[in-house]
Amino acid sequence: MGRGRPRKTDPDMVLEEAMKLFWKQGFSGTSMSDLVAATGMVKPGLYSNFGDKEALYKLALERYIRDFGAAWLEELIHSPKPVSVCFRQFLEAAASMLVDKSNPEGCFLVNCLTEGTVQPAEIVSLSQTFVAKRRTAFALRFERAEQQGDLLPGSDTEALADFFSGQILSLGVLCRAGANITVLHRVIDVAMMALPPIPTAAQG
Amino acid sequence: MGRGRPRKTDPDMVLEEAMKLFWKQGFSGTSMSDLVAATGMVKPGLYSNFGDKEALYKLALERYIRDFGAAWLEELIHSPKPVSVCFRQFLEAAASMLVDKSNPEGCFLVNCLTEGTVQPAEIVSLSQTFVAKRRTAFALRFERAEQQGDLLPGSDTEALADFFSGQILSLGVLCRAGANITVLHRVIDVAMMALPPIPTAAQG
DNA sequence: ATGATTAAGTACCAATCGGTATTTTATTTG
DNA sequence: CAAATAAAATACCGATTGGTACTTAATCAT
Repeated sequence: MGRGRPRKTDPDMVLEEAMKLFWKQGFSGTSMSDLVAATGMVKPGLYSNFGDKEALYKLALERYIRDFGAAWLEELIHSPKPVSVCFRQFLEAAASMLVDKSNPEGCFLVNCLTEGTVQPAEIVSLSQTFVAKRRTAFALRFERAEQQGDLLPGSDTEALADFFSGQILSLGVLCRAGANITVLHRVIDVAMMALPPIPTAAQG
Repeated sequence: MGRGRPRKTDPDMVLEEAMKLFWKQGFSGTSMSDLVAATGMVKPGLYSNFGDKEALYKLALERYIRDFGAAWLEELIHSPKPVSVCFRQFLEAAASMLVDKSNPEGCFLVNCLTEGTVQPAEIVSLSQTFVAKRRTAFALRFERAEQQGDLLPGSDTEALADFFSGQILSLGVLCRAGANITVLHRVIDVAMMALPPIPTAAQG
């Protein structure tokens, strides 16, 4: 296939490893030398394949959002299940991913949001944009639920969207605070009180 | 008073400024030169007054916990007000602090938890310890409420403690995600559904 | 005034930072 | 086999990192 010297390392694997390292250590906490050691790709290789450190970080975050965020969102939006079931499953899927030992602890997106003014501004706005997009998707789902009689009458769909947006972010922090899956499940149980069952047609 | 050359800068003020810079930029994102520029204290002065960078960071975090965490906790624990009022006030006090423009955006504690494995291990455990202590205080408060008939019978006090522990952490992340005080208030409104009003003596 | 004391200020250290120019090595094509 | 190609590998760049030795300046006690 390719004409020159064959690659020692697959760039896709390199990006995967880079993502995990940034996820674990943050932007300013991860040096190019760290990335060389973790990926097995030599430094000029990283630059020729991905650009500079900032570009690589951005690619890593985009990959994270694609792999761990966007897919579930599609399902939540279009699922015919009751809205309370949808959100419970959404939160529980997030929880089990966050404590999965094959990934770094916590949520890369949360880390990006909290790392501070040092990291590239584009990263912060990329993170904020995704959080906002997810929140909007939540709001649309709640509006649909309201129209379908799947939500307690008088519910504030915007407030619910904000709440669940915060709820999923909180799981990522709790995880780094030392919470295990049991704790996360308890948190989700309480959070679901925000979506109480619909009273059926008046009784007695 | 002191015998030698008078200080140019009050070490307490220096620590205050250092805290705000670490709060804004994180540990690995803040260099000693940044600290010199922000505090006005010359570099050898920082070392002789506070020790190395790690020691200064630890002092900054302890100060943050003392000033922005521990005091409110005492009040929540001993307040005679209804438990739902206590927690609403607690969350709202946190929210207004988090968006206060005279402080860096977000929560220093959350930032410490999410910065990653690069920062000193002692900092992570210090943060985790405080979060655990706060959670325990919440649990005790809920137990007291239960004994006083101030909580819905059958409530899981441990789960409620975990939930509110996560809730206050989520405010810090939401803040960095771009949420304003209005959004935070909406989140709190929904979160308070976890503490529904106690039904008074059976009617009809 | 003269030491003693204490902090400010300057200059510097080796190590590491992000980033690049250049050379070497392995492959495909002719 | 030789030219062309493309990636690996080495070596290096100036700047910045955390940290320190040393000098200068300003105060108090004698």
